[in-house]
Amino acid sequence: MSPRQARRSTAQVREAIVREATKLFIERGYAGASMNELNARVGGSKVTLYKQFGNKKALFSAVLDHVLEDHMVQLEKADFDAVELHEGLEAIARLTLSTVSSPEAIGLWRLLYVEAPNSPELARLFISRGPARTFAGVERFLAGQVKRKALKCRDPAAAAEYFVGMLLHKPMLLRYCERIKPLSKRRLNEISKRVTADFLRMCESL
Amino acid sequence: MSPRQARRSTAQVREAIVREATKLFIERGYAGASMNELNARVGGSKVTLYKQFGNKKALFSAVLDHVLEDHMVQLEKADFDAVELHEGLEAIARLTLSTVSSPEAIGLWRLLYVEAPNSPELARLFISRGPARTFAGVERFLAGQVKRKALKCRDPAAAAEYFVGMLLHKPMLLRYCERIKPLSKRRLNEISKRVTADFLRMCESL
DNA sequence: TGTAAAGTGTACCGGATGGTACATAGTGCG
DNA sequence: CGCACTATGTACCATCCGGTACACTTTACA
Repeated sequence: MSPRQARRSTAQVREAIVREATKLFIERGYAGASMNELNARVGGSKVTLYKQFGNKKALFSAVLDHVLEDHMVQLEKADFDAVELHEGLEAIARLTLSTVSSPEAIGLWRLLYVEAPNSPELARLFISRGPARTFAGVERFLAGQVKRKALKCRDPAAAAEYFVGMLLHKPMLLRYCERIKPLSKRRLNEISKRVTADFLRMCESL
Repeated sequence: MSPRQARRSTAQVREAIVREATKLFIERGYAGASMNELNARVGGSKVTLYKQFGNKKALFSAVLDHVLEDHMVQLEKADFDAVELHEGLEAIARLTLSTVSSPEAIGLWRLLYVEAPNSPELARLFISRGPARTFAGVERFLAGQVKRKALKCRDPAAAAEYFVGMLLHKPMLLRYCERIKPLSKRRLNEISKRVTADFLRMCESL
């Protein structure tokens, strides 16, 4: 009948909602995530929830906007150009593989796969903010190394595509479909090292 | 009040249900597919539906069993060992890429991505019946070519993994997340040709 | 201090969902 | 034929869904 809890500011509420909604969407998928349960987890009133976001779809979009932001930043701010070829590429591999293996990323991919047919614009946003930047980053790095004659490679764009494919395809398959624990740092390092070495050896002929 | 339609045999009914359920699940995902709508599409009685499959989850599993069967058969029955290296690998590439691009495959992957967290056993089944066989097939082919000295390659398993990654990673990304029309045969051929050629050139150094 | 805006709590809506009861009608087999 | 089986049609259940109405309370700010 009467509000028993202390009030939270609008910003606090919004943040709490987005945070909890992210977890819930990732846990249950879009259709499986119930606004009632979200409200129960966030606390407060369902009215607030709807005042802030309007409806479920808008909330989903807000979640996407929020989560996408953080992930690629470190990849782009890192100054890989300054370092040596092998070491730099290996670092990129580690970063990419670890990003893609994170629970958040997995949840997002899963979400996108589900929602893409209904919301192509969200899917396009996701690709351009995520994977496309990965490809571009690798290509930029490789092109830089070619320019400084550390690498011979006629087509850095294709090479980048191949590298990412060699690195991610199977691990993503296993990690996303099987219910496997996150890659240990040890294993992650191993894979990155192996693929980088193999790729560079192979790349000479490309 | 009274049954107006002609009766169908149990087998016919089961088949019709599975067929329609497959389409519906692919269209709408697991949660989005409604048993009521399925019943409406199949015709007949909801009671029959539940008599045959028990509940929604069991029906889903039946659908999976049924659809998985057809896809890999042609890959395995093809006798790639008999043909020349470049030509054979290119054929495998075409077949794999086209399989993976088919609407059915896409629907299944999407489905699996969604259901994997709730049903790890389904996910494991899917992987072992699908992608794992692709990897194994490529590896077998490469190993055969190594044995007949048509190819130098120290680690056919790794090479197979790399080849599939190079071939599928980006196309699948685009095709699954964006809402893109199926690859034209022309484009499909192009990609297969390019990747196969690049891979073989690179593979010499592996 | 007063007023507008926003958070809280609760009760509720229409509708869709997965699943069932029950009565009816064809079918296969002895 | 007669009997067991099973598909059909329909009506229905409890539950949960996304979303809203309403009354109340706390804050921000003029």
